[in-house]
Amino acid sequence: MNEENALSVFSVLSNATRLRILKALVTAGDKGLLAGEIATAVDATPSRASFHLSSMAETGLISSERQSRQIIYSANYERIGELVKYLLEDCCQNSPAVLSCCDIPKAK
Amino acid sequence: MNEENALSVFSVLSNATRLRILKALVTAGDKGLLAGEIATAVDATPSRASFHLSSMAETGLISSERQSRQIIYSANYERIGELVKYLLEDCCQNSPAVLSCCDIPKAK
DNA sequence: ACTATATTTCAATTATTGTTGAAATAAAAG
DNA sequence: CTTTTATTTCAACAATAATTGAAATATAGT
Repeated sequence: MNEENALSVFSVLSNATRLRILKALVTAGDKGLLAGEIATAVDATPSRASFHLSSMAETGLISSERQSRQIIYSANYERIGELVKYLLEDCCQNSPAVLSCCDIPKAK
Repeated sequence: MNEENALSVFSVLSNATRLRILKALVTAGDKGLLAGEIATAVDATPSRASFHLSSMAETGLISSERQSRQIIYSANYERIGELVKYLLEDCCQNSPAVLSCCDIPKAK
């Protein structure tokens, strides 16, 4: 992940609707959730949810697959991991101060 | 860190100038950097740097201390750590898939 | 007090994002 | 081939955020 990617992922995560969508999808696990279920879960209109879902998909944070009339979205765990890695390594150069604050064992 | 805090930290990190300021401050370490040095480092006007610095300070990501005529800013490692923790635990419920993607050993 | 330096604040402007509801698209069923 | 359901797209508008440069504040030196 480069700086440009990280900026757009941070931007995606800086909106309450989108952050909640991500949480809902992570909670749902690999089976994912339908677009309509997501809209209901985060209390958004279908068009608003769709708008946010597409920006999330654009950054690689989630992906989608059509299943007949519906669309299943699911979280991309790797992408979230990459963001954490970017934060720890690129932004913070594995600063021990940061690592200890987030309960990450120092063995790398 | 709660959702509201996380949203504002993500928002702070979603701007290139601010992300670079954070990197510069983390790189500078505990001694920090003067406001003017930061502006130069990230190629911003003093007023633009000051504007961004204050939103960063508001979210707790950095802190400042006046030293005679100048102001020294430094990164708050703990706050960054809290954000990573929020991402891993609250957003991702310590999903092993996420942890393995960011090279974090599984021992918790 | 006066001047110089470092930084912040403010108001005006511009740019970017988010919301809404209506129309469009896609797929399935009658 | 018309209707129904699920979702997306679009255009208009509203809300937020960023940039600029000038003025204000704070501190130190003369």
